[in-house]
Amino acid sequence: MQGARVLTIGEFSRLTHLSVRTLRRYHDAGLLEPAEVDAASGYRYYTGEQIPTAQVIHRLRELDVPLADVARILRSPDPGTRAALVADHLRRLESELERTRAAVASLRRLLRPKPAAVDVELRRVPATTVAAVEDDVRLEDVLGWYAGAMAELDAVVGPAGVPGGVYDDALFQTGRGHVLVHLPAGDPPRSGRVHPVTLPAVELAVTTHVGAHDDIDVTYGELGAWVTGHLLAVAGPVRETYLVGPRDTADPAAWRTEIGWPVFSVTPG
Amino acid sequence: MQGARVLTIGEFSRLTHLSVRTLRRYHDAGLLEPAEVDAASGYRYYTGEQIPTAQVIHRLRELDVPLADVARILRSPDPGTRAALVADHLRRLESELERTRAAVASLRRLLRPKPAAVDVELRRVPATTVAAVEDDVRLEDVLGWYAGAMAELDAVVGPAGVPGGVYDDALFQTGRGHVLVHLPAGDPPRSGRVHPVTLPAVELAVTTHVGAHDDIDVTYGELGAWVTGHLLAVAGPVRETYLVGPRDTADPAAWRTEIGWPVFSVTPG
DNA sequence: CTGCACCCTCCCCCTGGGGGAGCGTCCAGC
DNA sequence: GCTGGACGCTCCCCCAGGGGGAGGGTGCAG
Repeated sequence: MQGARVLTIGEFSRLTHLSVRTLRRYHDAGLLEPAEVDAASGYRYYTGEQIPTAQVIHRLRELDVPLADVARILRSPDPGTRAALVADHLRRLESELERTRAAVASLRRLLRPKPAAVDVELRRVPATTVAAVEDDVRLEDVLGWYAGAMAELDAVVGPAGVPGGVYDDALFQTGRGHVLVHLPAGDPPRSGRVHPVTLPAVELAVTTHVGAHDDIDVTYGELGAWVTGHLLAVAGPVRETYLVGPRDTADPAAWRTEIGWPVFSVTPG
Repeated sequence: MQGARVLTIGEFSRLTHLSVRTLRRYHDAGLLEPAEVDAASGYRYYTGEQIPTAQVIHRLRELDVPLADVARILRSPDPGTRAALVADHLRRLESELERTRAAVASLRRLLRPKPAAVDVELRRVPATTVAAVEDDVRLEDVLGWYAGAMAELDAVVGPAGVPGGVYDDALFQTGRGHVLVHLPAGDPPRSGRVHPVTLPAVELAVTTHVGAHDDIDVTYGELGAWVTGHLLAVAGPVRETYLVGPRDTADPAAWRTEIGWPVFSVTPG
């Protein structure tokens, strides 16, 4: 390749099917430096050898890899590291696909005319002392945190009894909030993260969500509609009780989750 | 529901797991009008009956349905229309998923070290008169347009001979460009959109792309690199010849597409 | 040497959100 | 009846990753 010709940005654009604008942006982002930049005119010049790099960037962008991540992938010289970074993103795509599937299923259920009316019960619950693990958790970490906390509870208390959770509203508002999981225990021990907690007495509006938690917010909504329709207001973090959960069966369709929202009466007018 | 309680935006937010900000945005976008807006204070008030609507919006947004489309879906009163619009979007998701799959496959090929060197041939081609259909087409419409044009060509000329296409660069730059498909014909007829076209004599840098067209741009890139490496420049729209295509076999892996780029010599210095 | 295609930078626009400032409102407790 | 604090309002700037277009400089062929 003696004296391989340099290409203007327009030629390079035609050869890579990336727009001129986009090439300039990739230059600014440090993704794809032109082989040469004329100091006087600012003209960018590329070479044919840069085409494969442009192709890789193109593909990664088609997969919605953020520019910063693309840069990281391109900069890692070791093909192993590179492959690992790509595999990382593919895993992310996979889980996104899973969420999409769940949303589609849930949407179908939502659009089915007349979803079965919710069955809500008003229940006065006394203060209870339980063995608990609690923490401030980010919404996306809840599932992992729950698994770890529940495993620790199981280990300390024993896997008997129906587990429950208490979830701060802020979790769904700001994406971060206080979370507590608990198991009933006659004399709650104190070990590691496990410690006794007394849940206050409350009046709960209770309903049961059947199935996986993908669309549990729909049941939340129905419960909320019932509550406000009965001139009640919500006060305090929601309580969930896992009547049938992953510890009982691997089939999510069989799960039964009791949702209890602390309420108090609102006098109209 | 005598006197169902109205909810402040904060309460409604907690009940729907949509952020207060987002609810305000949906109001501005006309997606979810509060049941009542206090004229003096500007306070938004919602009712429990609006919760299901909020849920549907939530699900649609999880599926990346644009707000405008969500509005259209919500506004269509007929459940049939509504379902059709949703199905439309699900189809879009499906094709997007397909593109993602293709991009992943292509990326794997790209990252495999040492892709086989391209086999490029420089070929002088005389002017040829063919039966053609041509039009200005948008990039996303090319496949459909191609199918229709080729069917018309087949009907008029007969399905003999190797089909080809000529694609304006602008197609890949601005997403819209001039496209021409052709079949060889001794005495090209004129019928419907079919008419004779004389392709000018050119010197072509030719290579063959094997497989589906998902990553044909990679072959384009390799061809481009070869061209510039040989002190040539690209001049004019690319020509494709479908040696083995969908008319010949349903297996995309067996497709063979000849890519020819008109070139001219560039004297260095 | 002139015209024109090409290139440059800079600014604003789009999508759907988040963070935060600065200020008004509502209601419970005193 | 007053007051504090939680909550509401609007408005502006920020993010990604582009696109459109203005206004002006360059390079090359006829």
